[in-house]
Amino acid sequence: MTRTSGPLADPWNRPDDDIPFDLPAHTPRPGGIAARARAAAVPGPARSGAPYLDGLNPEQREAVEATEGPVLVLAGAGTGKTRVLTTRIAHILSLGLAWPSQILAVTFTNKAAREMKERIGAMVGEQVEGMPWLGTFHSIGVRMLRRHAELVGLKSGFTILDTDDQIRLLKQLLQAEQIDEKRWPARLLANTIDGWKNRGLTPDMVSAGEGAAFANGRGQKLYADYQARLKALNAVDFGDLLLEGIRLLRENPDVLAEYHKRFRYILVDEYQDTNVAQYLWLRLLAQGSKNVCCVGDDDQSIYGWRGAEVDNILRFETDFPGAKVVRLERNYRSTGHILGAAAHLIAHNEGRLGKTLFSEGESGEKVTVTGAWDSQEEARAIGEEIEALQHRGHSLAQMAILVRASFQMREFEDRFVTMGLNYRVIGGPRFYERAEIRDALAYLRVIASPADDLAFERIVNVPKRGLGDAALRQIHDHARAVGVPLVEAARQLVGSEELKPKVRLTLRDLVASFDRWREQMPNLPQSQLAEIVLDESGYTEMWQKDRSADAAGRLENLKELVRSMEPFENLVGFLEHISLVMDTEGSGAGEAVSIMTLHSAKGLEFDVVFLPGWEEGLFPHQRALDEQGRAGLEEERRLAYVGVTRARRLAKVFFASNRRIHGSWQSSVPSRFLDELPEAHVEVTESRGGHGWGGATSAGRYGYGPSRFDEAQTFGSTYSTPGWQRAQSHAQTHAQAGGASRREGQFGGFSDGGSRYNAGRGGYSGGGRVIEGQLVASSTGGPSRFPIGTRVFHQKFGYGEVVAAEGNKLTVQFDKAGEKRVLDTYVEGV
DNA sequence: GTTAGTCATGTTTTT
DNA sequence: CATGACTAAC
Repeated sequence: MTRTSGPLADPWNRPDDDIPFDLPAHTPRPGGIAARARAAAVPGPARSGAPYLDGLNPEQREAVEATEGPVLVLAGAGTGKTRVLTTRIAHILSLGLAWPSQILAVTFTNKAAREMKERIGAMVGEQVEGMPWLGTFHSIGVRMLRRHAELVGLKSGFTILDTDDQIRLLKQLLQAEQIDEKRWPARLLANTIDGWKNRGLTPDMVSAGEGAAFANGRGQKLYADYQARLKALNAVDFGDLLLEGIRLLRENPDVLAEYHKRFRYILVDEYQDTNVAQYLWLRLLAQGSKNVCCVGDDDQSIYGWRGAEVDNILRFETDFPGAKVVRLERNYRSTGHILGAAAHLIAHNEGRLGKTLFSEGESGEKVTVTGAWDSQEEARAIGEEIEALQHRGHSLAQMAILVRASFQMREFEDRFVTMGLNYRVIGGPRFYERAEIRDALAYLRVIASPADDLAFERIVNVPKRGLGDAALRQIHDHARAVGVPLVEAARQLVGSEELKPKVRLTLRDLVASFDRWREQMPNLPQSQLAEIVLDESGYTEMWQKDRSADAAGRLENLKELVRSMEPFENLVGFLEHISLVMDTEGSGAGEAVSIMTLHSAKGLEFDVVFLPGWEEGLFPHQRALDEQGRAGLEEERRLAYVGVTRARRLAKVFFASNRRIHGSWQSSVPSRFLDELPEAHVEVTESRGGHGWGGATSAGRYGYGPSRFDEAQTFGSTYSTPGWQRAQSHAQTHAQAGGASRREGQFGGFSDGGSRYNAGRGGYSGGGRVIEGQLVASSTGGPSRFPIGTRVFHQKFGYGEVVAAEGNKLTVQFDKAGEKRVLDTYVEGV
């Protein structure tokens, strides 16, 4: 895995950077002061000689030039939102209105921060390096907290727990409280607490009713206990980065005043994604200069489940009196048909500020809707379209498949591997979340901060060294009795007679090893230290001995981890970096189709976008509907809108009539969103091979007229015949009796009369109709790199032996995964 | 304490 | 179906 941006280039990686608080970090540009005076006097249109302003449309320019006072930029999809943000910063800098270090620019994701930095750099050059306050809410939160840690009861070297640590900690608390973990899972508690934190609630602020929601009224106490434990561990979780930041600013007026003085301009990207805590934090800071500019699109708010409040953006004008609102509605990305389809779709939402996107480009091709018999056929159809487009000269890199849920990805991966189509999964399992990486990091954490109990616990017995529950409990008890961290407790126990001889010996070795590694820390580059640690601890060996299919991949990941440590100044710096930047920009190498979730596609664009899985229950997702009701539906619709608007030239929607969920086949109904696409911009096409969608909907689907997707002739399939439909209604009664429950009237009150979706729900679930994928790979000729009998390794399937080769396509008998056909570029010889 | 079974269980999105 | 949690035997 290659990282796209060298961490060295990123000032965020310097945990102890000490940019003077009161002085600009660099010398002023000549003319800066004069420009400043001029700007103060003449706030009107910028003078010529500002090349970065050229090419902005009037609205964009207005947003850029309205530097003073609160500004809300409502930027529809593809209207140049990022451009406005970055140009605005360049503008402020170029007028000398502020030093780079006086601008606070917050984004939501690391990727967005990186991108913004790059683009600003392209405009203003190295001045961007003087912008330490450009980053995500979280990274900026850490930066502030590190400075003033003691004011909120932390020590500056506090550790940041990720979800995994968080849950393990909560598990301990639940056990201590003797709460049944089956009934009240730690995960649920973690979510609950996160929810509170997202809303800016400290334990004492949680209302009695809400606090009672978990474990018969013990939620609030658990939350308080949890916070106490965090403090004791000198640790914070993600939510605390903001919550403690708010507390810091509220309780320390002098600190707040300092930041007010510092931040002359505040810019916020993706404002629609902010939660209450972020809003409060922002508002505190913005009270100083009042020059706050928020950019967002209420139609692209898709993180409500994570606490984002669309209300923040809807309420902006009341929150920041005198705010100027600029609408960007001129779309530069998509064709007319795509835009028209998206606009009509999103118009079904009620709670929105309302924007009308328009473009001056050509109308292009209509959005297509294609039905497939099942998800495999859907994958095959998309694969074929991709190949066809490729032959017509489209680049794979300009195509993307955007799915609702990550389980959908597998079907495509399987299919593409068989086809020999290059693909890239974006945002899949995170590098730093893999067990082996977390284990390795735990070792390093213990070395860097011996008080990191969670890390210690994680690896005391990994690899297995005979220090099991019993031994750990002893260490725990001792630690609690004496009031020291686990490692220290272990050290003391080793000196005593309390442990069993065998245990004592092993533990002594372990403690000694940690001491030794810690001594080496200052003398060795951290990557070398990591290698030594992994080696001497037996961790590497553990995986080398492991014969399971993914062991080799894990070792490879460990190597990659060591490699990725190199650019950092020291171990602490590296650990700091990874606790926040948990993303891995995929290996950008090579032409490949991107596969990703709709969520991770936000902010991206592609020539061609495939949108599979538009079925009721999947998209809109049943859970969103069940748990959030209409708000959930609207968020799902926004997600659909985000999906469609990612496309520049072609948007292709798919749905399957049958999908495998939890291993068994279930029939599905086309998504209501399909009916919400306007006919004028949409073309219904037939899936190749004639296995059209089976018409699981039909009579009875009337809400505002028959569904367009009832038209038999568009599919020319036998499944629309009266006979089939009768069979359908039979099957349906069956399905409902069989417990395929879908609550009646759950959309009651929804103006579209969603109940019609219940009517046509087909119940056909015979598993026999699986259409097996035919292997129609076209050989590229030439002798294979891997003769028959060669042992090979494949990232996904593990080790295996080549049993047949045909051009670049191999048939491999994998040790674990069985026989698969793969492209030779996906395997390596061993 | 470890391991290899079985069993059940749960499945969205993620800074 | 796949992963994880728990149980029973080494």
